[in-house]
Amino acid sequence: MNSSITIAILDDHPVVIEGLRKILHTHFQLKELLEFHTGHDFIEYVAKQRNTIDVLLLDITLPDTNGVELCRRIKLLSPNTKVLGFSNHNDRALVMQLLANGANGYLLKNASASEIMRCITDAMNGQITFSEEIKTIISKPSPSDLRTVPPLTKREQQILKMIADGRTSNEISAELQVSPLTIETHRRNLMQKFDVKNVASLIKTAHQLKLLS
Amino acid sequence: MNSSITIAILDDHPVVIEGLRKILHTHFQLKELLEFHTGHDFIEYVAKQRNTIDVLLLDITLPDTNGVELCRRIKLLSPNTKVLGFSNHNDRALVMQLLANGANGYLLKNASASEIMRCITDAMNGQITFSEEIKTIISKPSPSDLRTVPPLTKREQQILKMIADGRTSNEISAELQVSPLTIETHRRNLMQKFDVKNVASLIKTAHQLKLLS
DNA sequence: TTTTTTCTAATGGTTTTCCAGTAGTTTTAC
DNA sequence: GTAAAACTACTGGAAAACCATTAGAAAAAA
Repeated sequence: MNSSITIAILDDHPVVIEGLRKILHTHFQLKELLEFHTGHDFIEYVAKQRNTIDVLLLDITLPDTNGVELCRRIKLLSPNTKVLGFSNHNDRALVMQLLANGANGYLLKNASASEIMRCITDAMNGQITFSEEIKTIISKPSPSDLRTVPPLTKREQQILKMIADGRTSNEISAELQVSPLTIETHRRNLMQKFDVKNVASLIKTAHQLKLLS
Repeated sequence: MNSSITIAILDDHPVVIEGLRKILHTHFQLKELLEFHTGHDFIEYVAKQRNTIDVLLLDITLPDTNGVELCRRIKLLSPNTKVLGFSNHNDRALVMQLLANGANGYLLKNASASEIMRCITDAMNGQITFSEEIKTIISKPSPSDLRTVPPLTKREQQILKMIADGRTSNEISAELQVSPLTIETHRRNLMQKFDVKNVASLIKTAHQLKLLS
């Protein structure tokens, strides 16, 4: 199918690595299949051996690094390496961010073997490529996409957590020894920052942005 | 190591299944290795073939079902099957919920091959078992853990999502073509089931139990 | 030290949620 | 075909959230 290529996997899940190894070996003629478990390991390797890897399957949630930032650094060091995000998050904003940082595509971990093969081939041909489920997600533009994560003050973070715990403004004000009106103001400021119109979506959004446990 | 056993995998990630297959086949003497991709498929099978599966590796986030509720139903149908949660979520509450609903243990997907083997062996021996990372998480106790997951009706799930999207009862009622009062009732029933007293904690709890995206 | 940000607080009103209980109709399960 | 569950809808009232705007004091950053 292809001339011999070099693929790298960066993932901290032994099961996933094992599964990918099987799939890649049976469907591609591999020159080499490299495995890394931490962002640090990979950066170290690629800093020495630049542009030797054709395709990288990059897990986004790694123990030591944030995948988006990692992607940016990888592309700086080794621009010819095609980087494919490979993760469970079907979050439009995340995909966009990754692309903005140089990624060549994005696959969900529930992708089938044939999808994985197709994406790798696409990437080798210089295309930006996605697994099926991601295609549908990114095709419908959502308004609240380019919303940067609003920086919250400490007080706001504190109150956000208390709201999420189901406490009312009055209860919170009693606990923090301030006026209920103050809490109301914080609450409204929070909703403004997140561009939502009630607590329900406030809590949901905060959760999605990993601001709550 | 063991006498011949039957293991089932319920997961919608081809890569994970492939990886598990490899690991399990090389380390266990398997009578059979069954694979399922949806909760529905598995329930259908286990309703006919009860207690024939020794160990089930159960992914918690499946396309069609919520894993905790699924676990409960599986244990009702086939109590001798050891159910091991197998997921990415290192959330204490989720693990507790799963145990409260009959699970025999919980593994993170980043578990090593040896950890997976140990957990399966433990479970076969009747022990409750966890992968290393989970052990540390569950060792620090937190209150309000052992609530059983309330089974939600389809309508309730639908309305829960709409509430989380920030829609008011009036907006929801308009969209679903029912009386606002009906939505209020659903809303109250939801809060009762989750034992919370306002939407903020409703959404938070639902999120923790993986009932929302 | 000056400027900016954060935290605090208020007015005054509208909308929505929250609470408790009841009950008819429709759908699902045995 | 009957029983159970789910969905629907109501009354009526209290509590809380939501809206828009302004502004002084404290803390942090320039």
